Amino acid sequence: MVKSNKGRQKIEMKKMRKEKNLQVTFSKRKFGLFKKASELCTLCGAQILMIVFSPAGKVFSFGHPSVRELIYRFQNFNHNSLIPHQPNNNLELAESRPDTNVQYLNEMLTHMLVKQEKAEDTRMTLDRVKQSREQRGIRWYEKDVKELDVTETDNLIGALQDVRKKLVSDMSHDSQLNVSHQNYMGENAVFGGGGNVDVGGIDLFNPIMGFPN
Amino acid sequence: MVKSNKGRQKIEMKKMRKEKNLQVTFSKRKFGLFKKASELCTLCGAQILMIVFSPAGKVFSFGHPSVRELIYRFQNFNHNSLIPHQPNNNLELAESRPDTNVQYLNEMLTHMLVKQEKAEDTRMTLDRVKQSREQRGIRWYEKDVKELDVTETDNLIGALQDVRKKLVSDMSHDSQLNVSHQNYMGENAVFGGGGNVDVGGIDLFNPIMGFPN
DNA sequence: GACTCTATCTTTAGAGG
DNA sequence: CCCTCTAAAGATAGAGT
Repeated sequence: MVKSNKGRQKIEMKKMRKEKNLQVTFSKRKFGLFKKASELCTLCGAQILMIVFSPAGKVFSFGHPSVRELIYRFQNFNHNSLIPHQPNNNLELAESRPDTNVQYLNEMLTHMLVKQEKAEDTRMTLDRVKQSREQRGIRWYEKDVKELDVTETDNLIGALQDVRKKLVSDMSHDSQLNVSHQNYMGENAVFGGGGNVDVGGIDLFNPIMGFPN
Repeated sequence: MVKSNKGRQKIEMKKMRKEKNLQVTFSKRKFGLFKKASELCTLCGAQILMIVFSPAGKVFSFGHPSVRELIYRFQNFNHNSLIPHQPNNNLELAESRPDTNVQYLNEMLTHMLVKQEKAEDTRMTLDRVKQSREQRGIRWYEKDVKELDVTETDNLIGALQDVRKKLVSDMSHDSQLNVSHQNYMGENAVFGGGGNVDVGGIDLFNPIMGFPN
């Protein structure tokens, strides 16, 4: 009962030494980070995707709004009026410099979108195939990746992360939130030896037995 | 010189009304969010990808570490030991519930990775093609998307976002940071009518004329 | 827009349960 | 792992420059 705390102490901005403290800090700060992201979405109407890999190998995701809405945004771009990519890795000087890769980004963006339009007529057929696959338990589209190259691999990774986020977003539509403004969090543990658990998708808020951690 | 501020005032957690305040708050909080993410990476060794769409249509990205490293992580997964996806949209109850989509996620993950391995032998040929394209100014891989379906579209969007982030990550390797710990921010304006600017990729920290905003 | 200021609000380090 | 408590550290709303 000795409540004579010294209160919050300043810490050095480097990797924490004590494993215990690191875990606790990770949890606390990840929560804080998601909360901040959530607030930014609510206050300013921002749209945010975030994937966080814990040092232990778990994956946590945050996404607002749904991927579907982001697609809509991309599809309605004026493909020729994109302005430059401005990467930056400096907090002090952030956010006002262009990048040589802009041309390439624009080209790829345009290419993808144009191709996408051309693919419109084949989509219904593919939807039938997809539906069939789903009946067999293979829900997501199985792309032929024989022609995969290294950069494409990058993109697949992005796609994967996106699917993770999408799952989270989709769940958002199914239940109400307890906090005053919306938030859009998710977790996906990737490492570890746990087996798969299928709970039937009904009661997402009941803890499941035999679940790691 | 009247420094009789009332200091920070509490604000309602809903979309801000005054456009001016919203813009300022967005900038301030986005900076704070990236800083928090940066600190989480440094303190806890976390890995974070983040894309922020501003209400005005700009895109800002944060990424640590490079996509390349994330690929390495994915490629070294034990494909059969994935534990369930745990999406959550509730801050209070976050992070301990499974999800019915786990089976599908695992299947897709495995599928992609297996296919990727099979594609290994064709990769060198494709790299030549890619190299040729790059000489023509088409840097990124141009995937045949005739067989695109809706879900795949989602994935492409993810890929796109990933590429954005990748650009940022790659830049991180090229220059040193001014802050005590690493951070990995980027910006990419997507809307707006500005023209493309190619600065030759040398001096990223000099402001460019004729640049929107 | 970007930067400064500062009172106040919010987050969180550390300890304990 | 979860939680609470506390005081200090950190973030930021609002106003001015």
